[in-house]
Amino acid sequence: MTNTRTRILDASTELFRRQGMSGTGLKQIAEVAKAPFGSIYHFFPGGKDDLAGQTIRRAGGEYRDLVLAFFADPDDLVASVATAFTAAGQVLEETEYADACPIATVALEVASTNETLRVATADVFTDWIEVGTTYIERYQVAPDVARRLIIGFITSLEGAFVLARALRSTEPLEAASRNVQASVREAMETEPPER
Amino acid sequence: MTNTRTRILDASTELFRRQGMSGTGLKQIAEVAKAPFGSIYHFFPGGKDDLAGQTIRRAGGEYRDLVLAFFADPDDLVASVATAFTAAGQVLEETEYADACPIATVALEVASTNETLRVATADVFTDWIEVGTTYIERYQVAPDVARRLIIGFITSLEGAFVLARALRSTEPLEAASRNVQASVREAMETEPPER
DNA sequence: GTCTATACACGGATAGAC
DNA sequence: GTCTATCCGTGTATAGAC
Repeated sequence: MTNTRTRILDASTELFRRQGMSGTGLKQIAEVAKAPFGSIYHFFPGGKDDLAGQTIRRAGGEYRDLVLAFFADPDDLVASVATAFTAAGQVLEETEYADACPIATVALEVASTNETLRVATADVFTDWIEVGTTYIERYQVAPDVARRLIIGFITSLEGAFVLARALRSTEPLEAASRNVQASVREAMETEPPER
Repeated sequence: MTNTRTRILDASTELFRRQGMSGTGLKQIAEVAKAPFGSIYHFFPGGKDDLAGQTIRRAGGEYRDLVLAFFADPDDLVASVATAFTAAGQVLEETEYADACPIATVALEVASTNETLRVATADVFTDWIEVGTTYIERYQVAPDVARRLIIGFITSLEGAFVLARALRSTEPLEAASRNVQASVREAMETEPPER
């Protein structure tokens, strides 16, 4: 049995991912975590926002490792992209379209309502972009192009999750995958004119 | 002064877009709408879910018209895409990154928690895709390619909104725009091999 | 059709026994 | 450090006067 603090974070991560933050009560988190209600305030004295901030940062870090693992060996970037999207689709199908990005729902909820939590989500995305850029550079891509490609990859994945979860279909993931692949191919050949 | 029912829907649309559905109370909606609380149940007897369903469908229809207007004259598809993303970025900057897609936050919130509302969001996205496909076809694109391109466009836009709102930057919109443009260019030349 | 008052459950938060 | 009881505000929903 893991410790109480970890179980609470596991529970909040899962519930935030499926229901969002304002749709999830602290009592429900305690219940799912099999932890006494008071433990939440013992480990997270700042209450719900405190817990949410740590949930965002921890889940964000783990999800980054999960996704960027597909770019581990710098062989064929187009193939890496395709594999990443296919894997994401498989997870969605296996979890009845519940397990997509763990912070996207919360990110949209807090973007205009809670500045400290908005910054927490921004820090996560910034981290993904910065670390992701170094990964893409290893495929022999210039830094600014690598940055643009990883941002395009993340945005495509996030957007595809929105449509896929609503439609209960992996078709958006396939279309998004194609977009990113095309962008990579184009960048690999020669940079197209600025628009 | 518009009628009460319309003001209520206007208020719920704006609040859902910025705070999500579970983060918005009916009392707050009545307040913003300058409507008596009881009017909500007068016009939406099914309560919050009733109001949410109608909010999703109305806002979804309006936003479709707003976005697809950029594909009105079938000239240069790449240019149309670029203009659409640029315009979306301007709206974000003008509204302090609040006015993005009016249904995305709600879509993620209800995807795994409320089946009837999930279907409402799915109906909206399906409508965007179907109508959008007919728009893209007018650029001399085969139906299946047109469908893939409009899905790729919508997913890129939605994903870029997630990152842009969190980061308070339009950089994700630019990267997403490039992805879609590359995909369009590639489709216009000759179809690349299946992946 | 407009508006107020209120019932009842659930939300976050806290106190304090053990 | 664990766990329960409880406070108080807010949330949804309803009743009913006007």
